[in-house]
Formats: sequence, C-alpha cells, structure tokens
Amino acid sequence: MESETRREIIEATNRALCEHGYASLTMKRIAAEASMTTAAIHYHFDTKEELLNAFLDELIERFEQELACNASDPRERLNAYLDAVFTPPDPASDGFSVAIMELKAQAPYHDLFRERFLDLDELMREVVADIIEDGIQAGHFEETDPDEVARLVTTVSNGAHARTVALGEQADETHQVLEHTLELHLGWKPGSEVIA
Amino acid sequence: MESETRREIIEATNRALCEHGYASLTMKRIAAEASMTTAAIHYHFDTKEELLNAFLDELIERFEQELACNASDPRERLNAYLDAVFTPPDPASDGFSVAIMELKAQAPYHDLFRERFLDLDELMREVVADIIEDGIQAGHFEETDPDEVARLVTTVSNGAHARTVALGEQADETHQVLEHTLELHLGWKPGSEVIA
DNA sequence: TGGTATTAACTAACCAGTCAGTCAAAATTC
DNA sequence: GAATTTTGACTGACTGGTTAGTTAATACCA
Repeated sequence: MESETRREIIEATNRALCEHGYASLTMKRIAAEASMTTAAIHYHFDTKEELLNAFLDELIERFEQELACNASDPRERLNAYLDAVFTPPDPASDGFSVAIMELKAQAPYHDLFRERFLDLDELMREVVADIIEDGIQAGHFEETDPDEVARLVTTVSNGAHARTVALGEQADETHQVLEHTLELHLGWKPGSEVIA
Repeated sequence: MESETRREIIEATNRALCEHGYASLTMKRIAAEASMTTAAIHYHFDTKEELLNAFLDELIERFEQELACNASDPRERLNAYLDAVFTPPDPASDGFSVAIMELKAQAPYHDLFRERFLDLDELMREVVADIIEDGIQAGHFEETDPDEVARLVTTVSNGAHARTVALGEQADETHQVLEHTLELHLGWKPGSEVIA
C-alpha cells in the first residue's frame, strides 16, 4: 500500500524540485518541504534514487491521466488532447512542467529516466496516431500518414514545453500555429466546434 | 584578450558538463578534465558562476555561427537553416546539444541564462521569418504569416533538440516531417533541388 | 507491550573557494 | 648585460559548510 507519508514526501520532492531545480534538490530541502527530518525520509525510501524513481512514476502517471479522454469523435479527442497538452496546468499542480523538464535533462545520465520518457513518448505518439487513423477512417480527416502527423504533434508539444520552462513563454501562440498546421494536414480546423 | 588557458578551461567545462550533467558539474571535475587544480581555475575565473557565464557565451556564439549562411536565394537559405539545425553536430563539437539542454533546464533558476536563451530564440525566429518574408516577396513561397511559420520551425527544432537529448532519438524523421509541413505552408518542398 | 514512525546526533565524503608558497619568464634597475 | 625585482600562472593544503546515508534512542499508537 501507498502510505500517506510517502505521498507527502513525493509531493515535497515536487515542490523542492520546482523551486530550486534538480542540481539543488537535496534530501534536506525535501525534508524541510515535508516538515520532517532527512532520516524520516530515509525510513520510507532507502536511497535518494529510490525516491526519485517513485517521484518520476507519480509524475508520468499524472501526465497520462491528464491526457485521458473518453470522447468517441476523433475531432473531439484531438481537441481534448491539444487542450491538455497546451493548457497551462492548474495552479494546484504548479511546477509540473518544470519538474518534467528537470528530469528530462537528467535522462542522458540516468537510464531509468530515459526509458520511462521513451515509454511515455511512444504512448503519446500512439494516442495521437490512433486518433488520426480513426478520423481518416471515419472520413473526417484527409488521407495522411498518421505516424508522421503524430510525430509532428508530439515534437511541437515537446518544443512548446521546453520553451515554456526555459523561456517562460506562454504556449498559446504555438497552440494556434499547430492548429493551423493540422488544418493543412488533416483538412479540418481543430479549434472549430464539432456539431454533435 | 582571451587567454589559451581560459579557452581550455571552458572546453573542459563542456566535456565535464556533457559527461556527467549539470547537477554533477563540480570545479574538481572541470579541473580534472583540464588537467589542472581547482585553484588554477579560480585564478582565471573568480567564481563558478563567472565560469558558467563565460561558457554559455561561448556556447551561444558557436550556435549562432553554425546558423550563419550567406546564400541569397531564400530557398537555399531555408535549406541551409534546416540542415544546420537538424544535422547532428560533427564529432569534434560533440555534446553540444547536451550542454545546451543542461543549461536550458537551469534557465528557470538562473535569470542570466534565461535572458540569453530568450535573445537567442528571438534571433532564430527573426532569421527564419526574414527568409520566409524574402521568399514570399520573391514569389517563391505562398502568402503566409512569416512569424507564424517561424514560430513553428523554431518550436519544432526545440522539440527535436529535447528529444535528441532526452530520448536519444535521431532527428531525421522530424526533419522530414517539418519539410513536408513547410511544403504545405509555403507551397515549396524544402528538400528539393534549387535550379540555379 | 510491541510494532510503527520519527528524531537527534552522527559519519565520511564532497563542495566551492582561500591561502601561502613555487617557479619561470618578463620587466626594471644599475 | 648582469643582477634584482615584479608579474603571471600555478600547486597543494586547507577551511567552513553541505552531502547522502546510518544509528541508537524515543515518541506514538493499537
């Protein structure tokens, strides 16, 4: 079972990571953020690495949940996906993007991190490709290579993410440009209303 | 003047950063990489931060040089730009992308870093927008919003960069997808030959 | 009372940065 | 032009502070 304290420690890790970055992410800071001592953290997580792995699990799980959409219409699903990716996260889960970026930058040196990001990436590309494939089959989208367009969408969202974090830029304009581009690829304006 | 030793230290910083990441970038490691003591580095750079600023200067300067292209034909210039961005850097300047990514991830906590990346980004967007504007004026490209397309190009290259570093992915496919997309936007296939 | 959770106090390694002193080459003086 | 002083570049040893992780004692709760 996942104890309440473990969850609190993981959330404290998130706060500490967002406030000071991975390079300054110390057990002491996490402990302070969780209002306990470092020894208490070591009681729940043997090593810092174990804690970080658990934290990344949580982060990716939350990310996947945010992408979930049970609409049936491909156009609605694509809209929901784009909104989920480009809409700034609610204040409750603040620093979410920053935390992901910090961990991404560690991927070259941390095999486990990289593998998880690879899995997440594959999943995201598949989700988008499936949506597009369905849309083509249903006659809503023009004939194109779903994998190619999916790669474009994920790469643009990766880029928007990096820009948001590193430059402090809003992703609105990028969202619009991507919608315009998808219009060219799919022959349908993602931003437009879908008549039920 | 820029002494030979300063340059060697900066290059050692690059190697140390690429090998172990920003979080493990210590003066000792840089010193070992430069085959000298930490005190020698402190003789040339008062603080670690001063060294890191000098290193980022170097990094951005090199990046800008790589983008330089003196062709006159807009299509050639766009081709050269895309090649420069997507072609994997020569083995000599290895780890270049990784170093940039590491420093980008520090931008949220390091105002100077962020400002420099903002300047670099603005420059890159302007370069692309200028190329497209020229191309439209010369009748080679269809009428579109140059800033919008420039934003798309830079965001895709940002995304491709992040993916290369974090996922270890080759940027080839992304390059192709972007070319295809630019074909839709500009009505001209960037990869195709230009008849002189 | 017995297991769970937490703490204070600790260790050994590591961090950026300092300091006194070395050494060769250049500048200055006679 | 030879002797002296100064300078630039550097080293090894050190400092105070921080790191992840350990341990033994203790609080809490069923």
